[in-house]
Amino acid sequence: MTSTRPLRADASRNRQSLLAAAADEFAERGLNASVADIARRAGVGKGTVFRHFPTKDDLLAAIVLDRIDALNAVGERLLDAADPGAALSEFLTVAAEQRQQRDLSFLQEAGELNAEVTRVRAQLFQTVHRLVDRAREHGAVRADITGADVILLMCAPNYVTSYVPDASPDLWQRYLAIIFDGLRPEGAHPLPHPPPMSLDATHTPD
Amino acid sequence: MTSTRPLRADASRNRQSLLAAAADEFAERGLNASVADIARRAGVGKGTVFRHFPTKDDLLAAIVLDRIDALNAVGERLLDAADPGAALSEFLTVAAEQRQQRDLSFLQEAGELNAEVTRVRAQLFQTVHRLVDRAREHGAVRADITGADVILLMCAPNYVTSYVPDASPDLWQRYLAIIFDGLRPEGAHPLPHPPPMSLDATHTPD
DNA sequence: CAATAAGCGGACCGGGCGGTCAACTTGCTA
DNA sequence: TAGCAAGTTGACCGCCCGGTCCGCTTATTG
Repeated sequence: MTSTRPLRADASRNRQSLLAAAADEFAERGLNASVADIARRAGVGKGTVFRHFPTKDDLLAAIVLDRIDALNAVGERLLDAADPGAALSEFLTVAAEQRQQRDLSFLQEAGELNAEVTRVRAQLFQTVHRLVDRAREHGAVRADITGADVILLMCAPNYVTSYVPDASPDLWQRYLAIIFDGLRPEGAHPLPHPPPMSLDATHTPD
Repeated sequence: MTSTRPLRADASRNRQSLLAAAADEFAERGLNASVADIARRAGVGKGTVFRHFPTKDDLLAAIVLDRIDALNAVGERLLDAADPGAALSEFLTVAAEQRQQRDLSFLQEAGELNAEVTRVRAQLFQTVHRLVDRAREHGAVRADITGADVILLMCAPNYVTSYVPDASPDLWQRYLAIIFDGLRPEGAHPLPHPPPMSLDATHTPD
């Protein structure tokens, strides 16, 4: 299947420009970024976009896939770190930094994009679960916190700062710190509601 | 000015249906809800929508205005509460409940809508500032937290739970509790970044 | 009840969008 | 270097959306 004959030189160049241009355009204008603008920004014709990505959603999926993969790599590396608490903290920091330079938060709004995306996303969730489990066992986060909690809270710092008009690009650090303090065992109050189940099996019939 | 001759009976009825229908439609489909759909839902013609609200944005502004006013009323009432910490907590609870039943979070994305909205929003921000100041003086929240911090974090619980597919409608309580724990003095770690300036003078030249 | 202005509705317009296609250009290979 | 498949392009299509407009309906009022 998918007997991938290697891409022609100019074609693969165009594909790269396209991905870069699309990532920028989406980051600046959200889901409403138009395919025509992306094409212009990449310096190609609109038809070329659709040759590489049959649908606007497929283009989005390709970008998201890269992003998730990169973050997952970081997470897996941190699984071997000496201090599990610091590891979790660094993971969240890297995640926030990544989102800061190019905000693709709306990606979540885009519902399910692609089987590949769901797969790789489930992988990332697994990694986070492991990071959190280790941190919990080590006493770095409170006992009643789950991986799902961290997955959900992960994006909050960027979300929150996105409403500050001329925010310092590092403002997210402040809110990550506050939220992380909320995850710590010291001074924790009992939680009024159980955590959601694991987020993996979620979305899309198949 | 605006010598408002009283609205005709049917007209004011339509205006109400319109506001309700629009609030629902916006909550379900976000900013992309179409005026035609709103009109259909309200049982009126599209032209009627534009008679009452010259622009789609004006309609949105009217809804947002109601919402903010209601929340502000709650906040002001809580300024006299005996326990400032509990008052702040309750304010955040009411705010989250309000957003839970009809999520108008995107309202923020809508940038500035209206001079009236900015005015009333600034009022709400003032109220929050006062609530936070009282709570801080009372030792219910840590010393390095400002009103702006709380305003920004206020919406996070709803935001966060919106990504859980079949979430319990009360799941936000869990994340509000976690974040609130992060705001408490006990076990607080120093914050790596100063707070943003007050959010009031923000947006729109005038 | 008649006169009138306020309100209503939906066909219509212009614009922007995602996606298609057929004519054209270009990198690869023998 | 010749031939061709792979790749490119922008005009074009159908659709949907916000907003306009004008002929019609109806609440109000004396």
